[in-house]
Order: sequence, then C-alpha cells, then structure tokens
Amino acid sequence: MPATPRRTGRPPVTSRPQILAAARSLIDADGWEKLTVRRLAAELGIGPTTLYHHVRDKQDLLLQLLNEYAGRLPVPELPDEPRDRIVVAATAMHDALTGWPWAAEILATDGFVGLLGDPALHLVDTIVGAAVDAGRTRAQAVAVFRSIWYYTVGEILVRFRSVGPAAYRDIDFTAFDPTRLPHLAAIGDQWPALATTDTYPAGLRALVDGLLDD
Amino acid sequence: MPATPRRTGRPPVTSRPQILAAARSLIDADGWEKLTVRRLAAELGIGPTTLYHHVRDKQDLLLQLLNEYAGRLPVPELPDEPRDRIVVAATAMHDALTGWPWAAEILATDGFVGLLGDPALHLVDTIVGAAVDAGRTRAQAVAVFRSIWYYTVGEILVRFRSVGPAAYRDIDFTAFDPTRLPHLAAIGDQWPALATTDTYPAGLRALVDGLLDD
DNA sequence: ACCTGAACACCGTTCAAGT
DNA sequence: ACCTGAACACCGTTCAAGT
Repeated sequence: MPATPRRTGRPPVTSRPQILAAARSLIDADGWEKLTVRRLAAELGIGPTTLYHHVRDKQDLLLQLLNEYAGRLPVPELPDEPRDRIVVAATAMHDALTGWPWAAEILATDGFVGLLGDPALHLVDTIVGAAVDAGRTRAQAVAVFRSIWYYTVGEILVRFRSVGPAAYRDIDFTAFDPTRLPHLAAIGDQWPALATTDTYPAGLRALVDGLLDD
Repeated sequence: MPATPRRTGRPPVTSRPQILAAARSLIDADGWEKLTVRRLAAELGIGPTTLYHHVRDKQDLLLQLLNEYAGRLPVPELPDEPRDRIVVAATAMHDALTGWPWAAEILATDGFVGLLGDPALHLVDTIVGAAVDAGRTRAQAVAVFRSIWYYTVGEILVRFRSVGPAAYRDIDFTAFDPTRLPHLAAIGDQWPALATTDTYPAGLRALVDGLLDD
C-alpha cells in the first residue's frame, strides 16, 4: 500500500513550472516575438514535440504564463472614494501591463475577462464595484469597466508596438500641407515629442470623470 | 525621339493596382489572417518572389493597402461646435475601422499617425483643431487626440480579436467566488450579454466630456 | 508515461539565373 | 526590366515509434 502513487514509464525531463520559467526568461531576454515553441524547447534542451505533453498548444502556454504573472502582482491599497478607487485599480492594471506589455497582446486577443486568473479579476471586480458605489447600475458599471479597459489596452498596444525611432525617421513632420492639415502643420516637428509624453494618467482621470458625471 | 519612353526587357505580368485589388479581395473573402505573400501571389497567378519587384516587403504592402482604403473613406460633415466635431470625427474613424478591423492591427503597430495618408490625417487634424477651438493648448490638443485614439483602437482590437463564442464556452460565469469577487459573482452569466453591447458611443462622449471639462 | 524524429503544411525573404 | 525556381531560415502541430 504505497503512500504515493507508483510512477511508471519513462521519467519526465521537464515540468510545467520549468516550462513557464523558461518561457518567462526567454521573453525577458529576447522579447515576446522570440517566444516560439521551438525556441522554448531548445532553451529547455528538449524536442519541440515534447512540449505538447505539458501544454495543450501555444495559446494554452501563453494563458498559463499570463495567469501566473497575474498571481505575482502586488495588490494595491484601495481608497474608499469610488472614483479614486477606479483610478487606482485601473492604474494598477496599466502598471502591470507596462511591466509586461506582451500580456496586452493576449488580453486583446481572446475574450479578455474570462481568461484572467483570480488576482487580475480582483481589479476588474474592484472597478465594477466602485462604479456601482458611485451610483451606476450593474450594466452601466460593466460599461464603465469596458471603456477603461479599451483605453488602457489601446494605450499599451500603441505605445509598445509603435514609433520606434526607425518608424519616425521616414516621416517629415514639417511637410504637412498647411491648407489641408493646418493644425498638424502648425505642430510640425513637435509631434514626436508630444506623442511620446505619458498622458495615460490624465486621460484616465478624464475618462473616469466623464463616465461618472451625469 | 519617342514621345513615351521606350520599354525594354520582359513585360510586367502585374502591377501595383492589381496587387492591391487582389489583396483587398483576399482579405474580404478569407480574412486578414489569410493574407500572405505566397497566397497573394497564387491569387495573381505569379511566383511569390515576383511580388518583391512591386512592393518593398509585406509591411509596405499593408501600408499601401491602408492608405488606399483611407482614400476611399467618405468625408463626414463636421458640426461647428468643437465638442460635437470631435465626436463626429472620432466616430468616423471608428466606423472606418469597424469596416476594416485589420487596419487597426497595422495602426497599432507602427507609429500610427505618420503612416496615414492625407484623408485619414484629415480626421486627426480635425480632432486636434477642435480641441484647440475648445480652448486647449496645442500640446493638450495632441493629448486629447491620443486619448481618443487609444480608446478607439483598443475597442476595435478587443472587439474583433476576442470573445468568439468558442472563447466564452469554456468559462463558467456563475463560478466566481462571491466573497472574493462579489460584483462579478452578482453579474454572473449576464456578463457575456453586457460585454457584447456596443458602448463605444457612450464611452467616447464621456471621454470627450472629461477631456474638455476643466 | 513520457519522449523522440520525421513529417506536414505552412511563413517572409534573398538571390543567382533566365528572358 | 521584369520574372522565376531554388533555397534559407524559420513557424505550429501531428503522429507513429521508441523507452
């Protein structure tokens, strides 16, 4: 009568935690684009096909990675005032995505809320609850969350997938036709500086104010 | 003394307009994901490598496609009132992206404003100009545009890349822990219905109000 | 039980050679 | 001046066979 179940067959060469750790270090070292099944297997010193005994497919791997990351997130201290609570919770989401922007790729891909783990859902619940406390109906509160979510994930995606110096180099910001595009022409080569300023907090505040004011 | 330059060498089997038209019909028929260099070449009855004599690379092809699409957009009638003008211009952008959601993939990838053609930039200029008319500085006006852009592109990306019925099928919305996620538990299986409601116009209005109010 | 190599059905892109 | 096939360096995934 063995206390632990007898192991049979060939011993495993890797494990789920090992795979997730390797994936994380691969992303952190070489970037999100370089995380492929084949490279990950090579990193682990195993054949690509072996990975499929531990994860269903690549999408499943990414979700496990995401939920593990969410579990490590610090839980922010939440103010009592509903409006401030929304801003703090949304900012915590934004900070989490800034730290791992590739997560936004997954979250804007696949039915966002239902795929998140408990810790990340806690922030969703916080925002919905705070909107209810601010006098919204539950349906309105979900709409509040969704608007904030679109703004947040959009900011992350645009900020991290774009406007490398290379993309801007081709563009002559002083060449806008002043009769057709007067304001862009007036801004001219100040655009790149203005477009890289961090305006997330101000925009978030404005959005929350607009959503909660009658 | 020839009036037109003499043509020499092998005659072309295709042209830029033909390539763009084929790419457009391929996207419309089979979806954005199916637009590959090789499939496009097959559609045109030419070798994949021939395409590289007409476009620099795939990215270049996509940009040409995008700018051509922007050129076909209807120009909306713009109200005098600055706040309304912003809403109308942003809605026109949103409508354009709803009609061709894959465009959002490119626009959230590569330094968005500088890559757009004149017609699409006209909407950018409109929003910046209206924000100036509403009393903002030029720097603030750019921030207004950017916030609206993040919200808009985020909505499109999330809406079109997510929550197919397949994604939701795995999720039990009645299983949220009521002590840890009280509001999500209270919403329960109403979430999918609430999450597919079109809240873009209301959220946009709220955002614009928040951005323009002092 | 778990691992493996070979294979399938693809990608984008380059380049020397052909017409 | 333009086209072509072959080739390079990759993808994610399946599956029969091995230990």
